[in-house]
Amino acid sequence: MATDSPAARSRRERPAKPALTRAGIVDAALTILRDEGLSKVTMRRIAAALDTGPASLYVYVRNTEDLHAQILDALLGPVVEPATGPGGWRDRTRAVLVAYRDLLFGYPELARMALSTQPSGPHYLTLVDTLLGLLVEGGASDRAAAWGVDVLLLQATAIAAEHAGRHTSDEADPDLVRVIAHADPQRYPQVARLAGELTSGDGTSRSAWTVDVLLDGILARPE
Amino acid sequence: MATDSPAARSRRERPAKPALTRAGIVDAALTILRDEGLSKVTMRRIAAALDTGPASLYVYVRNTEDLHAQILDALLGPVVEPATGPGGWRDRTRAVLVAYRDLLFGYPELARMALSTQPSGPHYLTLVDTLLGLLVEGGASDRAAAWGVDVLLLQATAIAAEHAGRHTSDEADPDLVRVIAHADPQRYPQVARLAGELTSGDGTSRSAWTVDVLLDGILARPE
DNA sequence: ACCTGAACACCGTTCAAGT
DNA sequence: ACCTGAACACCGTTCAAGT
Repeated sequence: MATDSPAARSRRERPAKPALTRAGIVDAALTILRDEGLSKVTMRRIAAALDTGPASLYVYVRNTEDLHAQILDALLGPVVEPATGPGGWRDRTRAVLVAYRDLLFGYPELARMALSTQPSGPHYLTLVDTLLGLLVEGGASDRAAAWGVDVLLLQATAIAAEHAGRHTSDEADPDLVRVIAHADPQRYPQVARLAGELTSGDGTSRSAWTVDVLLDGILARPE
Repeated sequence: MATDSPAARSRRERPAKPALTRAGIVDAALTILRDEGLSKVTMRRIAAALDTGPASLYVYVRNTEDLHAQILDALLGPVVEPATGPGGWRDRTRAVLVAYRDLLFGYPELARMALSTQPSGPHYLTLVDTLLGLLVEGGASDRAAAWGVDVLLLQATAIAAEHAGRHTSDEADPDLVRVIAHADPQRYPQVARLAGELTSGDGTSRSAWTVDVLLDGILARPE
């Protein structure tokens, strides 16, 4: 029996073929991101998932950078939720930054992208607005709050970006640990002496240490 | 006259054909980096410059990541020079960090790379050793010096990485400035109120501000 | 051991031609 | 206006075959 039209067959095999819209494209991209990582979120791969050719996407998306920016902002929604939770401004600030960092840890390749493409979507603006409010509540000057939010977000993004290619563990890079452990005490006296401290601590305690360094420094700035 | 062997002709046309060694490959890569940017530093492009095929490079270089790490360390040599200059520890620390940041500003794509591939070459170790010495001289605890060096270098690297794709100017991203200027005061009250501060300052003054925030924070950490 | 041609399995983007 | 096939100009890496 050859009564099936190609369209009917396609409908049965892909019952939920997403619409070819900007939102549909971002949705398809998010699915591929979750399943296969950012390196597979390519124009050609998305087009294949949407059952079309790569050229079709350019009606809705300017280029790959534009697409990646859309993806990040779509994921950024829940990050500000801890800001309305319990605790003082400092605890809530820490919680928002941890949520942001944890999101990027889940998609470390997005963190690298966020460094090269300045985010400016609605969810990102909400995140900036929330952190500004928290720093001002904590007593920061307007300038310290404005510049400080930048530094705090950059630090969190960079830490996540660092873990993009590497090990999934929370420990220090084993390659670096080896190099530090074998550093020549003549050439690198401080590295040799402080080898233990240099590789001490897990990601969580170092992150917490860094956030406290930054918050104290920001609040201490004179107007 | 067809007395020229291909080898003789090639010798005349490319009198300084670099040797096919690890160092020769890195040299060729550095030339392409300076002239055409990191995106053109590809296995195929380097192979062409060395008058061979891409497969030949794999005798000396494990993969692209390995090659990029070699390139960065080769550039890192002069960065520590300000450490032996005049001034107190804080001035010299600032000068080393500025030299490191300026190098990466010149090759911002290398900064992005340094985030995904932890550097561990001899010049990088010298840089770490130097900064450790300076922080200890400034009175930091062993732990604060060790963890602090990491944060200082990460911050400088991230700032440089941010400027990779974007504008070459020292000002804020014009796209972001526009978005902030038009932010809805109902949805984003803090962003609207602090729009001026958010986009104030050039890269240099923000960097200096950030380094001071970090140095003060690092020195203030309890043991 | 070192070097290479050719192939494999991909990319982003453009554009003329269709609907 | 939207969509597409086909092409252009590339990638990294592998591998069998040569020297």
